[in-house]
Amino acid sequence: MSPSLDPVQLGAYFDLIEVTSLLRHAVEQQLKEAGDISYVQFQLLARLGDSPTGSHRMTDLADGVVYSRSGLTYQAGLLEKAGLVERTTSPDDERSVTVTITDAGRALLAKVLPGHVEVVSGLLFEPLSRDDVKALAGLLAPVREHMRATPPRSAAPRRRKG
Amino acid sequence: MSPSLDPVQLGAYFDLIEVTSLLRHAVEQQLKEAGDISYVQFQLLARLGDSPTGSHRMTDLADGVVYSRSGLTYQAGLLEKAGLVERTTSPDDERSVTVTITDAGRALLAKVLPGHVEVVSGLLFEPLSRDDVKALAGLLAPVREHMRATPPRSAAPRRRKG
DNA sequence: GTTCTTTGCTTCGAGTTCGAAGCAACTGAC
DNA sequence: GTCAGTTGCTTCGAACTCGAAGCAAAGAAC
Repeated sequence: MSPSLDPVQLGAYFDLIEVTSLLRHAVEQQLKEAGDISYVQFQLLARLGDSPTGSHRMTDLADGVVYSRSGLTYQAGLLEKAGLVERTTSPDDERSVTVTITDAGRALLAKVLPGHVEVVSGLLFEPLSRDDVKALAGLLAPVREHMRATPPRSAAPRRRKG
Repeated sequence: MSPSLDPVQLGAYFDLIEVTSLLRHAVEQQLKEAGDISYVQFQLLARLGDSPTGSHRMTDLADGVVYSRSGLTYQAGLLEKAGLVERTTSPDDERSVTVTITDAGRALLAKVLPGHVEVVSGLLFEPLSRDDVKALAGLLAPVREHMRATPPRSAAPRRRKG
C-alpha cells in the first residue's frame, strides 16, 4: 500500500470534503430560516416521512443518518416536545422505541422541502449536466455500499470464542 | 422550478451525504487513536503543513476548512496549548494573527498521516478504479468552484440602508 | 486631521455532540 | 427454570460548535 494518495485521489478527497461541508452549511442555513430546524432534525423527519408507516425504530434511525444513539435520544426528545414526532414503546419488544412522524411533522417537512430542494439544486446540481449527475450517482453508490459493508476498524479486534 | 429532485439526483445527493458522514466518522476514529486529535485539528495541521511557510492567517484557515471564526479561535488555542502550533500577531497588520505549525506539529502530522491515508484508501477509493477516481475528481471540481463562487444566500453584508 | 465603516480576532452564553455508564428487556446455554 | 451475555434506549459529564456581541486596528470619506 502506498504511503500517500496520488494527486488525483487527493483532489477528489479534498473536494468531496469541501463540497459537502459547504453544502451542509448552506442547507442548515435554509432549514433554520424556513422552519427553525437543524439538518439532523430534517434528516430524521425526511426518513420518517419516506417510510410507508411513517415510523422507524430509534436504532434504525440513528444508523440511517449516521448519528450516535445518545444524540438521537436528545433530538427525538426535541422533536417530540415540538409535536413533530411521537414515541411509543413497541408491543413485541418492550425495549424498542418506535418514532412516528405526526401531521405537524409532515406539514413542517412540506413547508421546508421546496427551499431545501432549491438550495441543493442551485449549489450541487447547477454545474452538473444530467449525464454528470448520473455518473456521480454511479460512482458514489458502490462506495456507499462498500462503506456500509466494511465494519468499523476497531470494532472487531475480538476473536471469536475459542 | 421543479418541486422535487429527480430520482437520480436524489440518489446522488443522499449517497454524497452518507458517504462523507461514514468517511468522516471512520477518519475521526483513526485520528483519535493514532494521535488523539480531532478531524478539525488534523485539517488545520494539514493545511499549515502544506503551506510553503508553514503558516496561515486565522481567517484563511477558517475559510479553508469551512469553519466558524470562534470555533477556530478555540481550536487554535487547544493546538497552541499542545505545542503543535504558534500564534503571532502580524507586524503589518496588528489585528491579524498568524498561525504557524511547530516541529512537534509536523511530527504529529507525520505520525498520523499513514493511517489516515489507509482509511481513506480503504473506504473511499477501494471500490473505485483509477479512471473512476479521475471521473469523480472531474465532477467535484466544478461543483466546488461553483459553491465557492456562489455567495451565501441571504448573507447580505449589513449595509447602510438605501 | 476627524469620523464612519470595515476587518480580524476573541469572549461569552446557549445549544449540541459524543462515549461511557446505567438499566431493563430479550436471548441462548444449560 | 437460572445465569451470563446481548440489545435498545436513556442519563450523565465533558467537550465542541456556533452566532452575537465586543474590542481594537485599518481603511475610506471628507
